[in-house]
Amino acid sequence: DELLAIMEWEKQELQQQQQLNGGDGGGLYVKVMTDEQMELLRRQISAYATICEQLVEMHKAITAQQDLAGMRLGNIYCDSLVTSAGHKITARQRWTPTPMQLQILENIFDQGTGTPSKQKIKEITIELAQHGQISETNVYNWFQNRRARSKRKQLVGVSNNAESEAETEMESPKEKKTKPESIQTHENAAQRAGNVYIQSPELSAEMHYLD
Amino acid sequence: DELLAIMEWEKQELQQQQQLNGGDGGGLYVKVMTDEQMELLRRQISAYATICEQLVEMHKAITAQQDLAGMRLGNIYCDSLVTSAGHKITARQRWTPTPMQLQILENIFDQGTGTPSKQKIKEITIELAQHGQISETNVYNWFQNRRARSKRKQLVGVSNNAESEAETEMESPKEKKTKPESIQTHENAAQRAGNVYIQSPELSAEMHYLD
DNA sequence: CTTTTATGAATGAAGG
DNA sequence: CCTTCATTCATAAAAG
Repeated sequence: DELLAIMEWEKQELQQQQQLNGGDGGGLYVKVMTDEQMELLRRQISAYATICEQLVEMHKAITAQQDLAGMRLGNIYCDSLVTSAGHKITARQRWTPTPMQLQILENIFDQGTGTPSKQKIKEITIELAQHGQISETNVYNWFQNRRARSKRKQLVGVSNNAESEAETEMESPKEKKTKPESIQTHENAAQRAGNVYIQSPELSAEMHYLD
Repeated sequence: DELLAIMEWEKQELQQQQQLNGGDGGGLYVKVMTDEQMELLRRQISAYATICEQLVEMHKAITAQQDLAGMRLGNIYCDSLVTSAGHKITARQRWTPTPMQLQILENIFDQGTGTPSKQKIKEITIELAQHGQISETNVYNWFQNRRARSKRKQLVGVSNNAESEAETEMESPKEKKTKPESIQTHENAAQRAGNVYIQSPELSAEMHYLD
């Protein structure tokens, strides 16, 4: 199957990608990729975008059919925060940015205008509110933390630049992390890569009636 | 429509990505990325994977509903494959203290000097570095976690009595009788959907007819 | 090999 | 702003 092959390839790419992130040989500021690796990455992401697009189209088509049949299911949505008994059910106590919110925030942050500025916070909050629950405090805190941690990261990078293990190259795609023997290779402190847990409340909302 | 919004965001992602890859000057053999760019990349890829997965789930559920209503769309339906082990996206490696390092850390911790203190962290790191790979961040995190978990253990000891009910958990932010084990295990399914996995077989199967 | 547990790391929020 | 805490996620290690 052609698509299956594509997906397999994507998995490989992802793992490779992680090795790049993970194999931080100490405190370097930069990662180095070959053109070929870059090209693979680009194609991988394009593939994902295409798949997402197709899936969305598919979904829309299907819901349209349901509409025609008068079987629209969207109304069954019910807020998961409240049960019929009236007491709270599992809800996140703390705000978690949705992927879209995060993207927007990062964009703003990268624009260098490191000025949170009371008024700007308000605007940003309004914009982000279109993509999920959020408050001005959340935005404010996010910028505070983002800056502080960005700064700290750089300082850490400086401190241990001298030591350097043999660069963790990634030539053998076949030999993957699943090998227990490779434990020794991850001696390098590699806490650089951030946790990624993406939540899509937008999608979750769509899917609530599925539970 | 929420899905439309998602797609917009995805396009943004792609454009950014191409900016990163972008300036293919032609002669260079390597590209250089900052850690931050790397992190962004990672997030984008994970986000794509998650969205794909969620879209597939959504589609599967909808198709199932249609089945129930006798409206099955024939060729669209794909028997859900036996969930072959989904591959995780995140493959970050993490530091593991050597027995020697652990011993030293525990000793310092038991000395009651609960204040890690920036300078002290440095010293400790230097000392521990003689017994294995380590960074200041590792030491910092270790003390943070050690303290937090030591604290939590004590609180758990107190709450032997009112254990029977499982519903009144989230109400008292102050008292925090947190039963660490049980809380996160009974989270609802929607939240677990935030985990980032690639389930390629399903995706491929569902996508088959789109070609 | 699969499931469970222990724990390193990430991060939203609060305090100063 | 910077530091600290609490909570949560993800994974190495242990248990089955």
